[in-house]
Amino acid sequence: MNIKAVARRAGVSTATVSRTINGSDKVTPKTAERVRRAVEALQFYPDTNARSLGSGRSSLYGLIISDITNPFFPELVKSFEDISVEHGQEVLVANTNYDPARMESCVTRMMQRKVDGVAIMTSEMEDRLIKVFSHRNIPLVFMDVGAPGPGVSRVRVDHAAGVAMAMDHLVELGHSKIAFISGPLGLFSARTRFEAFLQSLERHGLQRDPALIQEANHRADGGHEAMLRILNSGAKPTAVVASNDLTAIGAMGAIHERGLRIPEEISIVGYDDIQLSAYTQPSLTTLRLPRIEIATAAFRALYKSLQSQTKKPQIGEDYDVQPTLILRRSTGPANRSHR
Amino acid sequence: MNIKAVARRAGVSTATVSRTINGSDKVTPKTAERVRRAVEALQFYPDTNARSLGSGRSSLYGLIISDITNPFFPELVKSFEDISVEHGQEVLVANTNYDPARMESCVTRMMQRKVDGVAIMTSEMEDRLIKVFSHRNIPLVFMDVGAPGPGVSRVRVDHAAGVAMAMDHLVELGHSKIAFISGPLGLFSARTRFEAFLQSLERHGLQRDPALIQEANHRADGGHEAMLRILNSGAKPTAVVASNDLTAIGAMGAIHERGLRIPEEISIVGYDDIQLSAYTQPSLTTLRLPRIEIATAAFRALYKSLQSQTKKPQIGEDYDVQPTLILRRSTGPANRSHR
DNA sequence: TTATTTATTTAGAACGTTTAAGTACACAAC
DNA sequence: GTTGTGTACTTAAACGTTCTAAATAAATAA
Repeated sequence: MNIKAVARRAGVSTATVSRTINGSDKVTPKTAERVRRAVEALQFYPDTNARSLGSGRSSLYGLIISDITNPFFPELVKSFEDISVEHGQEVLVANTNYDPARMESCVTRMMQRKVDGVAIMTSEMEDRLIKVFSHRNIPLVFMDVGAPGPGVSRVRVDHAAGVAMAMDHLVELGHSKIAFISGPLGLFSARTRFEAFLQSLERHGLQRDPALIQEANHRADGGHEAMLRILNSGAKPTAVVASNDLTAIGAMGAIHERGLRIPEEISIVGYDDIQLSAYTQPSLTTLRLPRIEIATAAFRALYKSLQSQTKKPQIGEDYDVQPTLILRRSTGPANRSHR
Repeated sequence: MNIKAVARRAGVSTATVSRTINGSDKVTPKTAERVRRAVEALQFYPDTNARSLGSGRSSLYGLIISDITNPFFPELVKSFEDISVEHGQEVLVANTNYDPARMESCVTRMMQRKVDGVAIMTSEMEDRLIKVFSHRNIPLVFMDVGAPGPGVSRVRVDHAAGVAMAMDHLVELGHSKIAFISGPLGLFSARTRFEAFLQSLERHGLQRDPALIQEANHRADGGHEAMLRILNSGAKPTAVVASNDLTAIGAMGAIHERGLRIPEEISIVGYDDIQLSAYTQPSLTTLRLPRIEIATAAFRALYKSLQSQTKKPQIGEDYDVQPTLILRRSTGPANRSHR
C-alpha cells in the first residue's frame, strides 16, 4: 500500500504520483485524474514520515504550553491548531507541567520530529534550550518573554495596560483599598501583572499595603487560600484584583464563605476571561486576553519564516496584542457604609 | 548532524550507534559510553521520521476527542499523555469539533503518521472510518460506544449507575419533581444518560413530565436557556439533574437570575466533575467520571496489542469504569413549604 | 521536413534510520 | 591445534517518500 502500488495501478512513475499528490502543476489533468482514481481505489495514505524524510520539511509546528488543564490554554491550542491546519501545517502540542525537566523533553521531542517552527507559550524558557532551536535555524515565537532576534519573534500582550484598565475601573468606582492576588512570582507572566499592579497603585496615589498583597498559584485553590489570608489579616479591602480567573474564582468562594456579598461589599476582577467567567455567581468582571489573536499572531510569525525561502533566518518581529476589560457583575461602587 | 556523523566520531558503525540509542544489551558498556559521549558532543537528536520509517513502528498513539475546549477533555488528554510518555509512546491529539468532516481529516492524519493505535474518546464514529483502521490492523479503543472485536477494545462507563446514584440521592432527600437537562440527543453519550434518567424515574415510581425535560447542548449557554425554559413552563421542579457540569453551571445561573436559592428552593446535580465544580456558588454536587482511570484503561488496551507480537489482532476487552457521586452543597432536602 | 523549444514524464539517487545477515574475535572444549 | 560457541561489531539492504537530472513527447518555428 505504498506509492509504488499506486504508480503501478495508474500506469505512471512514482514521481508523477508524488507530484499529483502535492498538487504540482507539472502534470496533465488527465494523468492527474488517473492517479487520483488509483489513490482512491487503493485507499492510499502517503506516509508522513517518509515524506518529511524525503523533503526535509515536516509540515509540523511545535506548540509548547504549560498545562492543558489550565483553562487559558485549550482555546489557544484550538485556535492555533485551526489556523495551522488551514494552512496545511499540523501541530504537535507539548505540556511542560511548569517543570523544567519536562520542558527539556518537550524540546527533544520537537527536535526529533524536525518541526518547522515552535510556538512557546509558557513564560519560562532556558536560554540553553532556545539555542538548541536557533542553532538549527528553527523559527521560534514566544509569548511575552524574550526579544525578537534572528528567527525569533514575540507576541507581546500589553499586561500593563490590562491591569491599568482594571485599576482605573475600580478607582472610578470609588475603591481605594484594593487587594492583589498574584500568581507564582517565579513566573514571568505573573510578575509582569504584579508589577503593573504596583505601578497603577502609584499612579493613583494609593498606598501599598503588604497585607493586601498575596502570592498564590494561579489555580482556584490558591486563590481561595490567598483570599482567606487577606480577609483574616484584618485589612478590609473593598476590591480585589486577581492575576487570573481561576484565582479570582477561588477567591470568590472564600468571600462567599465569609458571608460577604459581591459586589456590594467587595468587588473582584479576574484576568484571562476563561469561558466560565461568564457563569460564576455573580459573573466575573475580567480582562480578556484575546487567545484567537495571540494564536493567529504566533502562527503568522512562524509561517512567515517558513515562506521566505532564504536559509538565513530573518529578524523576527513583535506582534502586539491588547487585552480588553469585560465588565460583568462582580464589580460595583465602593460602599463605605458597609465598612 | 546524523547518525553517520555520530558513528564516525565514536569510531563505530551506524548500527552500533543505533543499538546504543535504543538501549540494546548487545553493546559493550565501554563502546556505549563512547557513543553516548559523541551523541552529547554533537547534540544529536535521532530523526523520528527516519526511525519509524526504518522500524515500522511510530511509537505514536492517536487520541481523538471532540473538543479540547470542553473541560472534560483536558484532564483526559493529560492523563493519557502522561502514561503514554511514561511508556515511551507519544500522543497525537486531534479535535473533531463534533464535525464528521473533521473526523475524516483526523483519521487521515492518523493514518499518515502510521500511528500504533487510536483512542477514540468521542461518542460518534462512522463505521466506514473504523474500517479504515481495522483494515490495517491498527488497534482501537472506544469510550462507551461499539463493542469489543478483533483489535477493538472499549472503556465502558456505567452511566446508568451514575445517574441512578444521583436520582437515589435526590429521592432520599425527598424530591419527587426532578427535572432533567440533557445533552444533544444526537450524541450517544447524552442519550445514554437521558435513558438512565428515565429508567430511574420509573424505578422510583415517579411521573415523567415533558415540561421538566429539556434538551441542551452540553455547554453553559445551553444549560442556561434550558433551565429558563423549565422555569418558564410553570412546572416547579425541586431538583434538576444536568447531563454535564457545564450545563449545570449554566442552569445555576438561570436559577439565580430568577431569585431562587440553591439548594433551599431547588437542588441541582451535575455530571463529569470538572475542576471548577468545586468552586461554583454553591459548590456543585456531581458525578465524577474518573478521567485518570479512563485514560489509563484506554492506554492499557492499546499497549496490550502493541506488546503482543502476533500479527493477528486479538479480540479486545471491556474495561469497566464506575462514576462516583461527589456530594457538595448544591443539593439539599426538598422543602415543600417553599412551593 | 528538421531543428528548437517547451511540457511531461521517468529513472534513480537521496533522506536517516533499523535490522537481518555476515564477520571477526575471544574463549572454551576437545 | 582444531573446532565450536558466543559476543561485539560491521555491512548493506530495506523503509516510502521527494526531487534532480535526464529522457521523452509534444508543440512550435524555421
